[in-house]
Amino acid sequence: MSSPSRPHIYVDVPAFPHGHLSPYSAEEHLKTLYGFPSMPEYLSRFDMLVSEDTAWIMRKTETFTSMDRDVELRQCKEAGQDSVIDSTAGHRAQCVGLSGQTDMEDRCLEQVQSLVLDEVLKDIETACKLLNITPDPTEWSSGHAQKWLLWTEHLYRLPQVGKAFQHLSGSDLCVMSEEEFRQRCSPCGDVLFAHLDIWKTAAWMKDRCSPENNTFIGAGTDELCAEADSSCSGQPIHLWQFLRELLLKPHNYGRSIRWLNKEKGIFKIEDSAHVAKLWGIRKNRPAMNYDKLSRSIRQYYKKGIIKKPDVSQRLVYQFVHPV
DNA sequence: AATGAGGACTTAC
DNA sequence: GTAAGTCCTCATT
Repeated sequence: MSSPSRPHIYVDVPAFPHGHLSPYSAEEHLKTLYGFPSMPEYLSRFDMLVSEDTAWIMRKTETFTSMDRDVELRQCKEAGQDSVIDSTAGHRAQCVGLSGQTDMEDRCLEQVQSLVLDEVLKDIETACKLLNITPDPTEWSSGHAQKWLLWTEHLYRLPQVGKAFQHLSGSDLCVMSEEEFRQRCSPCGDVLFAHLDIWKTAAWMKDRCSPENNTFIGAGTDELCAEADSSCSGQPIHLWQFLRELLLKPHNYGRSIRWLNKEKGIFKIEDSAHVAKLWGIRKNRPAMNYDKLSRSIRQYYKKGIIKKPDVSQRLVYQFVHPV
């Protein structure tokens, strides 16, 4: 169970598992998270889709942020919600007296939540492809767990602490409390815990959506399950595929590599050392660097997969066959 | 000092 | 055999 000292935004996924609270931490905590995907960050992806709802839920989450978790949970219970969507329940508790609008607002909230969950699952799916691991952390070997730790600490530019968790399997990590994470790694244990919490939750969702017990799945969840279910099968990946996957997720990897012209397939490696490090983690090559990675890219010239753009620029390459 | 082009050899699958 | 990884030289930015 999470420590109450970490405030949470209740953007959670419908009915959280084993008492999990939303993995999304509150604003003040986010300041220390170096790119940890915040609720506003996820929401900003839906601005075009649901701008009004987004504006509304943004205000709501700000309110929740400032609320004490225990108070909110108490309010939930008083409002007669127990195994509930926390934020909705909290919202209900807050909106006593506004019952006329509540149902509609709840639907908006659930809609946005489901979009957020969708994004989370897509992010995990991508990470699985990039890392060559399964979505369910409990299935990870110590090697997989180590890979995930390394990846996470590089991606979010955390202090390097992988060694603190050496020889632990995924299930070992999953049974550890936030406090144990902190003890093993004082600077960022709670951040790692929060990230793992997202994965645990997603895996739990997937399990919950399995065909045998799909009776109480609400509408809209089906596609989310499909997302979670889609195989993150671990096959050898080519460097150019790896780069493409990174480019598909500007939100997560845009600081390292981004499109200059997506239509023409022109991209720029913004942080060569970082991209090389990520590639090295994927391939289990700790000594990988940009020198070697770029040599591999150059091999693509002859194969007609990647070339230098017509106007050659440093760290800029072009896919010969943009999709 | 970092990046870029390629040769030559090795390694992993 | 293929796709990279490693190492290296020399050129360019």
